[in-house]
Formats: sequence, C-alpha cells, structure tokens
Amino acid sequence: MQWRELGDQPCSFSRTLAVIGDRWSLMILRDCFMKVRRFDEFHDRLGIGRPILTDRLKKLVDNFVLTKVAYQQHPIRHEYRLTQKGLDLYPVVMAIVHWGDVHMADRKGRPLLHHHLTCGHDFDPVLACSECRAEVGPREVTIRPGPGARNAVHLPPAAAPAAPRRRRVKAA
Amino acid sequence: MQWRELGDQPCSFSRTLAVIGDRWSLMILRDCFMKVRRFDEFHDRLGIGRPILTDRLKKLVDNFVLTKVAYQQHPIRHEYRLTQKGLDLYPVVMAIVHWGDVHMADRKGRPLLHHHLTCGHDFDPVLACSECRAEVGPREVTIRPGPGARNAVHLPPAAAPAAPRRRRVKAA
DNA sequence: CACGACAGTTGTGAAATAGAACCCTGGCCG
DNA sequence: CGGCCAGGGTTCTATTTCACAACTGTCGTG
Repeated sequence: MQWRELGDQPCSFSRTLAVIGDRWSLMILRDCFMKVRRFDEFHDRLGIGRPILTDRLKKLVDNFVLTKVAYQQHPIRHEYRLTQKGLDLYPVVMAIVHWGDVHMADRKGRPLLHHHLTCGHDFDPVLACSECRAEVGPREVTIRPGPGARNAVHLPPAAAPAAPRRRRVKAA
Repeated sequence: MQWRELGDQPCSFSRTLAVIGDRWSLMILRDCFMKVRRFDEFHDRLGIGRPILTDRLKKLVDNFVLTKVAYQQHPIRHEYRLTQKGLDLYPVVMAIVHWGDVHMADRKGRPLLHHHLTCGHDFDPVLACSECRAEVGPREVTIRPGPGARNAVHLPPAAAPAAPRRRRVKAA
C-alpha cells in the first residue's frame, strides 16, 4: 500500500495519517502550535531540507490544515497559519507530547511544562469522555460500525464475531 | 535531519515521533488497539510488505511499546501485545481517529462509533486539563521550559522574548 | 549596484519502500 | 514418510522518497 491509497480507506485513522502521518508534517505542526509561521523559521528550527519543507507545507495547505497569508507586499511574503482544521489537531499534538513526557523524558524531567490559563495550573492533557467527562482508557471502550462503515475489515474480531480466530492448535 | 537524530532532541514530541512517527508504526498501533496480535493478521489487514512489518514490529518491541508473547509451543509462535507503555498511546490514537471523524469523514458519516462502557454512551474523545477537567484548546495554554530543557530552540517566540521576530518591513 | 533576507526550485546521490520470491519449523494427512 | 499447509520470517531487486547542496528570483537597503 502506498501513501496515497491510505486516504481512501474507510477508516478515520488512515485518512488522518494520509494528511499528517509523516514525520515532517507532524514536526511542522508542532512548530505551528509554537507560533512558528515562516518558511525560513521552519527550516532553521527543524533542520529539514528545503524541498521537503516546500512539499509538506504545500500538502498541508492543500488539505486546509494550514493557510498561506500575506504578511507584507513588496516583495510579497507569506506566512503559514493554522486553520480551524489545523487548530483541531491540538489534541493530537498534546497527546503525543504527553506520551513523550511520560515515557521518553530523560532523568532531568520533561523539557516543557504546560500551563492552563483558565485554571491557573500546570497540567497534563487527559483523554476524557465527552459524555461523562471521566478519563477514558482502552479497556473501557468498545467500537461498532458507524454510518460510514463500508465493510468489516477494520473492525476487530470482538466486534465481528462472524470471523472467529481460527487457531490450529489442537482442536479444529 | 535523519530519523535517528529525532530521538536525541530535548523535545517530547520529537522523541515520541522517533518511536511511533512513521506511517506503518501508527497503523500497526491502530490495529493493536483493535485486538490484532499476529504477524499475518497485521500483514493481511494493513497490506504492508512483510519486510517492513518485520522491521516495524521489531522497532516497537525494542522500544517496549509491544511485547512478544508465545501463544503456543511446537512450533513456537508469538503474538504481539501492547505493553503499558503501548496502552498509554491510546489518547494519541483516539485523538487521531477523532480528528479524522470530524474532518475527513465522507457524506455517510464516521466509519466507527466509540462506546464508553463506564457511562454507557457513545462518545467523542476530548482533551481535558488534568487539574480542572475542562476541555483545553491551544489558546488557553502557555508553555515554559521544564526541568529537562536544554536550550531555548524549541520554545516559541512568546516564551523566549530574547529572540523577537525581526521583521524587516518598514521599521528596524 | 552589491548585498542580504526571504522563499523557494533544480539537481544528484543515498536511503527507505513495495512487492515478489524464497526459507524454516513443525504439525496433519494420506 | 513425503507432501502440504500455516505461521513467521529473510533475501532480492526496482522504484520511490529523502537529504543535502547549489542555484534562482524579488525586493529594499546601504
């Protein structure tokens, strides 16, 4: 399977990866949330090759995650800003950062602290249920096909009992 | 910058990407959360080349995201299971899925629904503050260096006022 | 009018990938 | 007891993508 086929799957995860699922797109987005906006600034901070940066920025703009805004005429210069669609990636970025904080920090601790202006505390991002606000873990969730399901390929065995695990151990 | 250098940066985001930041690792993880465990099952569902699958599974095992468990002797066969470190990636996966649900679903709607067993409702994952439980958006958060910071490279201009944006428009 | 800032484009060689084919272990089947 | 099958890989090659360096072009300024 190639990159471009990913976006055609009936799976929100694949479709998202088709847009932001490569190393540089995600690094660019991280910087976007840190108020980085200009080509050279991305280039300097990321240590990325210019052609790749051009390509990724273009893809993100084409997918409406970023938008190009002129910040001056003479010569015309643009900066890249997050759209609402891009801003909505904040939970993804925060979840990734938090996992790194917990599992990949060195002895000295996490490189950054996040401060919640609304409540005034340093905080960790938590995955919560939109209905009951409790923290949600993988064990407390089941999935079933939604209106956009096209087939059962992406459902787990538990939700698709028609395809039981055929193990060839002793029985069967 | 190459892949392997990513993990050395003083940035939780980069370090996380060094472990899970490629297309196939993330797709494998998605399937892990859907109870997929075996080599051939990953292979069939993902449409991935066997050599790449071998490589990615090995990397995930080396990074303690997955662990290899024998499920039978004679011949010995293993399955891949999420470790706690791997299970902790649930918020990342859910955040990605949710973004896809909101922004990449086709007319028919989202392919999967998530049901929270604890409260009994279908739900959306929400990024909440660990301290006040309110939903958190990018505008309500500031960041500052933590104990593991090595330099200011990864801080935004707002948090590193020593490096003001030098724009060369009219003034300056 | 040379120089520097910004924002790219064009090359070229090095690395990663896709896809098919092959290998190994050990049951099971006739 | 020879062949076949399943599971889980490894080897091989052609293609794609990437990294890195150099070059282009527009202005504005000294």
